[in-house]
Amino acid sequence: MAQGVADTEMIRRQNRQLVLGALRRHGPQSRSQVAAVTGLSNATLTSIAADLVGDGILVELPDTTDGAKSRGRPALRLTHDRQAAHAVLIEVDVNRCRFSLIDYSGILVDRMETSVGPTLFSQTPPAEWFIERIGAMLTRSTETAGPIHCVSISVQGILGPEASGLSWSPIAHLAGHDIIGPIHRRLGLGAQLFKRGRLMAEGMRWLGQEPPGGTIATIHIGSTIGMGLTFPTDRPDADLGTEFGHMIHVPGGALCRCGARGCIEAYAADYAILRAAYSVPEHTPPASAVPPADFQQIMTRARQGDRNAQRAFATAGQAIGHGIGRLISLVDIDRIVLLGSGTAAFDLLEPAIAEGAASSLMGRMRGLPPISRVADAGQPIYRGLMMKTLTEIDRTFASRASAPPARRSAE
Amino acid sequence: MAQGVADTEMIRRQNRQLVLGALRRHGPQSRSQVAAVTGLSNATLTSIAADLVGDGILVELPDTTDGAKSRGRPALRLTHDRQAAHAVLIEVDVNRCRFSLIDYSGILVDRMETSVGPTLFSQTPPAEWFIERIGAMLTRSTETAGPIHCVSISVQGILGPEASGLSWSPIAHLAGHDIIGPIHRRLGLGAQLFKRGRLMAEGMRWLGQEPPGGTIATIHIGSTIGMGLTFPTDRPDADLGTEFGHMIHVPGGALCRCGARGCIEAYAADYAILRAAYSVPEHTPPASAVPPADFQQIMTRARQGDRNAQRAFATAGQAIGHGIGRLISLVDIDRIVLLGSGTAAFDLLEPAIAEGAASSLMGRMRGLPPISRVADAGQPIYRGLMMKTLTEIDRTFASRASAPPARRSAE
DNA sequence: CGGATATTTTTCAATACCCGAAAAAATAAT
DNA sequence: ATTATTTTTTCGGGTATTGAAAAATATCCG
Repeated sequence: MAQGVADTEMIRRQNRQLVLGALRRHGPQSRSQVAAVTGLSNATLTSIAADLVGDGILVELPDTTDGAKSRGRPALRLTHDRQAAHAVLIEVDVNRCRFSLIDYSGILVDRMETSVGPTLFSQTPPAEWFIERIGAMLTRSTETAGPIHCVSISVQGILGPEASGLSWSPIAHLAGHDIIGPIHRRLGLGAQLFKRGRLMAEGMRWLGQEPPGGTIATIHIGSTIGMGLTFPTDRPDADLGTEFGHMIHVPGGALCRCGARGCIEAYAADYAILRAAYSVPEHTPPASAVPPADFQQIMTRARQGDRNAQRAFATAGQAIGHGIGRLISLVDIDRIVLLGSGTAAFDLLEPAIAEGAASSLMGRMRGLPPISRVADAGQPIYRGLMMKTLTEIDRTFASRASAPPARRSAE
Repeated sequence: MAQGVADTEMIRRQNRQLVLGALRRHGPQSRSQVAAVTGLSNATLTSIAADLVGDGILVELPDTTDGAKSRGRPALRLTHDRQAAHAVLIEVDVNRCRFSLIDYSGILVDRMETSVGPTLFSQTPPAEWFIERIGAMLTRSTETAGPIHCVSISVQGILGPEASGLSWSPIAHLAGHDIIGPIHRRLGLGAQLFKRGRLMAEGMRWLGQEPPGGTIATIHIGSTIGMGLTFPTDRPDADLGTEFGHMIHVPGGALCRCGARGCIEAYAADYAILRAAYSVPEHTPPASAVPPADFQQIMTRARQGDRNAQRAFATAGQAIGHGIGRLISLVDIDRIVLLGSGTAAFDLLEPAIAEGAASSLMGRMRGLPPISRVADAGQPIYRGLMMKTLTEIDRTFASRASAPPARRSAE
């Protein structure tokens, strides 16, 4: 309840953010349009826009091109000033790492991609390696890029205290190092770790035309199992949807890559399905990576009637279904989005998912939330990382007290 | 992000609520004290307090008794005007129902308690029965009570659409009826259903001296298993911590009162422990109620070394432990509070709880959150219901535009 | 008993913000 | 060139918060 004192400054901050948010969601717009979308008055928009342009946060687009010429004073569309800030996005994955340099409007300025071996981070501490690559990228695109505002890193695993590193990660040797600290000290940049699952969920909000209402669970099925939640209203989300894939499905059950037994992942990740399909004992250490072709083959076999393969998918589906059942026993979910390579096998998984989810009281009473699928998992992750970063910058800019408009010294 | 337009009215609303909240939390205080606690200036407090007193929401306490006489102008303590509003609180339980009439300061004005038989709500629809009892209570305490503001009802089960009724409940025949609608139509009162588990959690925040920070999970162990969450910052909480007790522990496992198989409750509720201790097959329909003496006896036997009894508690502890493990895989929990009759057996449950929780990755990496116990579950529920209701009324009053202070018509 | 001291409240002037309405600006249509 | 139309700005009014000063109201102490 104790939100803190509200004063006139907070009004402006909130309304500035409203304006920046409207432009993020609906693209460049005239002052009138923004006023209509946000509910602010035109007068207020004149004032806020003047501030934001004066502060170098927004610019007026020179082209009046919003299609057909209409009567009346032409609308001057506002948009984010690309030079106002830049950010480095880092997506760390099990086998590759991608660095993206974006400007304040979200346009990609530069990109570097490297494969990540299992020994990389045991030789070089991750922060050092990141710093070096960031440095390389910044020097090579020094002309285009203005000031760098922050570094955002997509990771998998369990965040450590202060979210300055990871206490566990499926990415070899990534855990156990302070990542944020060195970047902050050596580069003087703010940095933040984001859990991949949550970014997927965030990304889904932005990939639809309009962020849909309701609470959405985004579940990634692939070489790992991840989950993220988005809520209809933005909320401090540092504490939700953390490790769905490593929720215990069967106590003492199949061996997971994380070392625990009976995780959902140990039944539903690609390696688990492969293991089950070939009747390898479930306590066998998981394969480190599953070639897509192998997974494809299992799917084909299952569809052709191979019982072992079918059973493997059914088991995976049950694990996911029970996981969903447990999830909806704790959180009211309105919609589920599945993504990742495993969604290619949705037809094989679905019956068991439905059955598993329906076995719990909540599943029976409320029913399984509608499930939709998205093929490419990479896009939501990048989009989520980008939008989280940009809206965070927006928030910073919204709070920044606008410099007084340098009144003429006359009089 | 789109919070809505902020204007000067919102400032006042928020600050009014800040003031009302400070008085709720820290009791009657002088304007200066409230200013210090909230961070508002004294000048603002003069203004806001004048409004609230003028609106009949706050009153100045006549007694200046805050202990030792001190120098200076005596502090006039503000407090909620008891007559500003009243509310009816209803706590429905499996075997009893309690009606409480409270005033705006939270003082109990009247109370009625009735036992609830298993056939009651099959004969009279719950809303009708509530309306009748509410009417009876209001007529009998007509003099003391001012206007009734709302009716708040504590229930167990799964809320239906619009939260106007229950789609499932352990209380016989309570589910399937519209409860809110009739109360609203017939009594002209706003009414709201609250899940008991969530009220417990809310109540715990108010029973400590200071609402402690962090995310707290409150787990009730008794004839049912319930859970609620409270977060460091207030948030729209209609979607969290819903049916922990009916999360599936073992697929296809022990028969639960809800009809499903393998719920946590089917292993950890009193009936489940009894069933297990007497080696009754776990698919046997649960006893409808467990006399406290019987449960006591099982505990005694377990402590004396009875293997069956010990195993029953160990199984219960495992179920709870795995439930906690699954919970912390989805939500970052800082503290766990256990309450209910089952906490008397904490010594018997604890090892298995710890073991169960530690079997998941998150449990191993983050460790089991510290667990504290509270003996009486009734108190947190009542307190939670009361405070939820009163703060809701506060919110209403905070928004209510204060009538202009009736300036003298002179001049 | 009266002045000094201390503490709480109120008053006052300054500042910031939003909004509606009117005015200004800028263009197409006639 | 004039009119119609649409966007943007300007202006006056209303409300909030705040710090500082003033007022109010006690106790303390010689």
